[in-house]
Amino acid sequence: MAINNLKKYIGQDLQKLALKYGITTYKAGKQNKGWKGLILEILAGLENNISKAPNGLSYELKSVSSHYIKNKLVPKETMAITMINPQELKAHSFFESHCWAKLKSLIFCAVMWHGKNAKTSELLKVISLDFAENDDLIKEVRDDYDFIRNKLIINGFDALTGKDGKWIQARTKGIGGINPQTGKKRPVTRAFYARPILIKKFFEMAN
DNA sequence: CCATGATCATTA
DNA sequence: TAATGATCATGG
Repeated sequence: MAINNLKKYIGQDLQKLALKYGITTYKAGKQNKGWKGLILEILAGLENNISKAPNGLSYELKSVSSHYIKNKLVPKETMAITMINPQELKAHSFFESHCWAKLKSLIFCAVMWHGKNAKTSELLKVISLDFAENDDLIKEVRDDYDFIRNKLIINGFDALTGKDGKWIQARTKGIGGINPQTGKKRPVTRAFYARPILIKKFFEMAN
C-alpha cells in the first residue's frame, strides 16, 4: 500500500532523497517546482510515471506546502488538481470529469514549507481520502465546476479567471514566458486548483 | 508542443 | 497578506 510506503519517510529530508533518486531540485538558480511531487511518487512506489492522469492506479498522489500555527497544520498554498481541456470541460459533467476522477480517491502529503526558495523540505504527514458522489462537500465542489463549465460554454475559454469558484478555481497554469524559437508568448492554459480552505477541509476530515 | 509535478511573484 | 496570474524542470 502506497500510504505505508510513504509513512516510513515522515520526518525525513526530502531533498536528500531527491538527490539519491537523481531528481533535480535546482538548476541555474531556479527551482524545479515539481520535485517534491516527483520524489513522493517514487517513495510511494509509483515508478514515477509522469504520463497522463489515472496514474495507472486507483488514486492520485498530491502534496502541499504547509506549516504549523499553534500546533495545527495549515496549508500555505493552493493545490493543482488537473489541466483544463476546453473541449472536455464542455462535453463532460462533473462526475464524468477528470477532475472528479482525481479528487475522489487521493493520497495527500503535507510537506514543511521553509520559506521561498528553500532547499529542504521534510515530509510531515500522509493522509488518504475517499469521497462519495453524495458527500455534501462534493456537491459544492460540483457546483463550482458547473459554474466554470457554464462560463466556458457561454463566454469562452478566455473569460475564465481564477476568481471563480468557492472550493476550486480555474487558474492559469502553463510553461509561461517567451518561446525562444518563435519569439512569441506561449499560449495560456488553465488548470483546476483546490483553494486553501478546501485543503483545510481535507486535513479536518483526516482527523 | 503539451501535460504533469507545484511554487513564485505581483496585484489588489 | 491573501488571492490571482505567471513561471520552472521534466519527459513523451
